[in-house]
Amino acid sequence: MDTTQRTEQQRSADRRRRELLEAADRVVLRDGPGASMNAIAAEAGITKPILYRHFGDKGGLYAALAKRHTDALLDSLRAALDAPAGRRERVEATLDTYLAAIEARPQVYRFLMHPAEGGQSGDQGFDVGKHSAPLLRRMGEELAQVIEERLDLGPGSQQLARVWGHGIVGMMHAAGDWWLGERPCSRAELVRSLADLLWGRLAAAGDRMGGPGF
Amino acid sequence: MDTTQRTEQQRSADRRRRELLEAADRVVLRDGPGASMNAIAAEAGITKPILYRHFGDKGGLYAALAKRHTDALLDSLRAALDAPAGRRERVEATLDTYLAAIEARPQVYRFLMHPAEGGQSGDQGFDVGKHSAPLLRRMGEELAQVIEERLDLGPGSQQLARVWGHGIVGMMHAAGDWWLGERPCSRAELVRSLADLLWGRLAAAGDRMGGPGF
DNA sequence: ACGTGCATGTTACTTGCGGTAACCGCAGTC
DNA sequence: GACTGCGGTTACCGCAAGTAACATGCACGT
Repeated sequence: MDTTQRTEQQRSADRRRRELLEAADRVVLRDGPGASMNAIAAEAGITKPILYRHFGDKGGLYAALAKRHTDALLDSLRAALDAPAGRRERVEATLDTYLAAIEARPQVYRFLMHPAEGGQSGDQGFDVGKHSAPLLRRMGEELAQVIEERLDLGPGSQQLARVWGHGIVGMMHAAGDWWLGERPCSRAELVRSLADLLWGRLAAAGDRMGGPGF
Repeated sequence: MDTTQRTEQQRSADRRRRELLEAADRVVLRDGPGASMNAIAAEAGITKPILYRHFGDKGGLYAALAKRHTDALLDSLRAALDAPAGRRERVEATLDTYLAAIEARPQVYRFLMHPAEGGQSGDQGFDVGKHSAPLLRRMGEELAQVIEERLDLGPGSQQLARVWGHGIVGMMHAAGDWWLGERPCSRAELVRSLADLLWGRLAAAGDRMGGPGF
């Protein structure tokens, strides 16, 4: 009785929460990050305090919102990363999956990469680390795990894998961000260029003038 | 007369501007980004409207502030990049210079990486590209230029160099950000790991289990 | 049947920010 | 001595985050 009651209410609350999140999604995707709580509440057909009851503060709402998209993106990345294929193919597939995602829905991308939005309240003490978007951190950690369990890197492999995980993710992110803004080439070309970089072409390339002494 | 007067006033204005910038610097380094204009004005011993007269709006002030630090960092990076040494040494020196800088003054780093702060006004139309911090873009472009004029990359070298420039900068940034937050290893180890990544160790590493078929 | 919780929703407020308008006082000039 | 330009101020506007206090409806115990 008591339990069924509780679950019933919980269910209703969860449904409501999901509805609110979808409304928030629509607004954020339309108005960009920095959409006001009032606007979101209006889109959901209610008023501000309800949002605050459900999500605590704006950060909470945004975190919940980001989690949905982040989880979805990470799922597709995992699929590409785990495909039964050679290493180079898997790397290219993963890069392409990420780039296709940010290309298809740039507003979502922009929202996810935003560190903390306004952040004027509660930002005290400015945690100097962890300034990056949570998405980047999570992608880095997941990639690190895959690298470490798939590759034989000798001693210190765990630390190396983590450095590489975050490094590669950062490379992908920065290149993707730049590419999305300037569109200097096709997605396939970008994927190929990045894979080439990871495959050591930087070290293998010849000097343009004189010997390596200069 | 008129000109000397003008220059006199200009000089005074420039000196004032520099003083204001230094005060702003102190506040931002103390309170983190999101420091209020009121606080900055108070630190400078004046009031808000003067700041607005000098810098237009908060974005202007922050841009001026960021430019100083960005220029300084880019100068030292250029020095490391242009040192008379082998390619690997130059890469390691550059990585180390960047990491040393963010390690020495993490607050400056955090400030510089902040895309647009509040950005609630004038952020309309959300430019989907160019979301990155200007510092990252500038570093990427500079590195691209160095790569392109130093390395022989065959056809399409310019585009390849730009992709690599932004990609490498992103790698450095993300790894540095993560490292700064968790401090999982020494700076030298991090530099070495990243250089190894760029030198193709990812491609060269052996599989951990079974053949490449799985 | 009837009050009692309790979740849901509202209006109306406070605080603090970015940004601006309008006013002050003091140099120098004619 | 009135006039103008410049550094400076107070006092305000608009707006967004967040909160307090009040209303409403629906299931329950007795």
